[in-house]
Amino acid sequence: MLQRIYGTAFARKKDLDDYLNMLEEAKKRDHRKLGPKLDLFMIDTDIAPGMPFFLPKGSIVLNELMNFSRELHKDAGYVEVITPLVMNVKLWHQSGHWDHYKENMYFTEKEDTMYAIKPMNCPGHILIFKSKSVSYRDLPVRMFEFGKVHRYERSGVLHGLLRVRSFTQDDAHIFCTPDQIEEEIIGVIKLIDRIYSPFGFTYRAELSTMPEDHMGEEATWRRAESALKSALDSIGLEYRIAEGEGAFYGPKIDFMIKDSLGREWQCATVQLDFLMPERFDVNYIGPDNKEHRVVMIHRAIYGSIERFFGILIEHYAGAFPTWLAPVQVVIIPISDKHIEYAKKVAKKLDEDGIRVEIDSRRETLGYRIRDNQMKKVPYMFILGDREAENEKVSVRTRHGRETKDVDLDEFVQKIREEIKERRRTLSFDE
RNA sequence: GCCAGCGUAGCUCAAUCGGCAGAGCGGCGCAUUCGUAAUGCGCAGGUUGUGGGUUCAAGUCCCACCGCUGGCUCCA
Repeated sequence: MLQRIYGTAFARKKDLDDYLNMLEEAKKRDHRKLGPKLDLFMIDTDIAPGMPFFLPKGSIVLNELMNFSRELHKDAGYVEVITPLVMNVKLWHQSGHWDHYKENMYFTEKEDTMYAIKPMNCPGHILIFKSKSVSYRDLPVRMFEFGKVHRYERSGVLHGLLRVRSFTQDDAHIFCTPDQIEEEIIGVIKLIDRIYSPFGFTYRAELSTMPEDHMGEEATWRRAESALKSALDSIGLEYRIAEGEGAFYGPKIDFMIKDSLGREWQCATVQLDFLMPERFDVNYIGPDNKEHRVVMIHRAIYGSIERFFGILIEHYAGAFPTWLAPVQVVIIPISDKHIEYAKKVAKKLDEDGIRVEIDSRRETLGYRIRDNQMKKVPYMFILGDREAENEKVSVRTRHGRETKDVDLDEFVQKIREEIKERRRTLSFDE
């Protein structure tokens, strides 16, 4: 009989202290605690373990993340599609998921036909690509989807939003010629950098090469690997090589982002895929009027928007920058007689596209300030006689910084700029 | 899935050896109309995760299942 004993050891006392501090800080930021507390999401472990419900406030954050991503994808020449969640199981026989991934899939049956709930978006995108013949002039095709996928993850691996059974990938497949691989990879890496930049993460890349158990010619692999390498080199991005860690269908680059506590998370991934084009016979018509096999690049940038959201909650400790904050301004009228002025101010903010709420609960001023501060609302307006008379607002940031007698138009102008530029700091904090 | 621990009110937790399920916060009601981080009083809230077993008696002991936490393995 063997007994397993766990331990953690440190070379220096200071390392231990740092580690304990990190654990303490991580606990305070735990998205599983903050999420329900800030009304962002909930998980009903009895009804749908591993499948989060997003509450109205959390849905605002997710939609902001998606809008931001859409904007940049459109810029980068992607087209957006939507594919079915439930598709005939024969599609998954053809893709090979039945053989390699069955244990992780959900199935449903209707009138003697078996359907699978999609665990990945690739086969759906391939069906769209193949629905008409494609000329070499049309390549590359960059097909993008916020694809909701379901994977039966083994019990014991679930973890809040960071490891779930139902999630949404910001997934895209680039169909291109072998000659276009390098340029497309460079495009993806640049897009990753643009999408990550407002969040203030640092990140690093890892290139995974041909594994023992691989599919296809070694020469093709080496060519693909060198395309990935020269893409990384030409961008000047630092990367490690994980020898033999690639998927069996192609080499890949993974991106690890580092959060505010120095913890690393794998989010973005870029994978070359030689297998799917074979299995689905995916071709384009070349200048020679003959069919040629396409190359597929599979890539996701947030990875899973649920996971990315969870990481952001911890990264910001729930205090989202204004562009992501579910409520951007809370107006606190000092007493009932100031509600009218509060409504007038709220209307103006609302018309300017600012997410605003009025907190006119019959509670003391101190209570309402404290409550909204703990909800991490970026800005509070305290409105009493003084403000109503001069048609001004008193601004208090969630860090406690007060600015009295602010002109409303001036506030709107500043905050709109802050939102538009997706700044991480509050305009009235200094 | 594996190893270990845990599951009591919406949340955080209490309940001695197996002997009447309790508190704070939150919620609701009433009073308070207030100038920058918690006003006071009152009320409601429970099939103790689910199912079975032992016992005069189970939140507490035993078994199974579900779920959660930490780790392993796997992954976005």
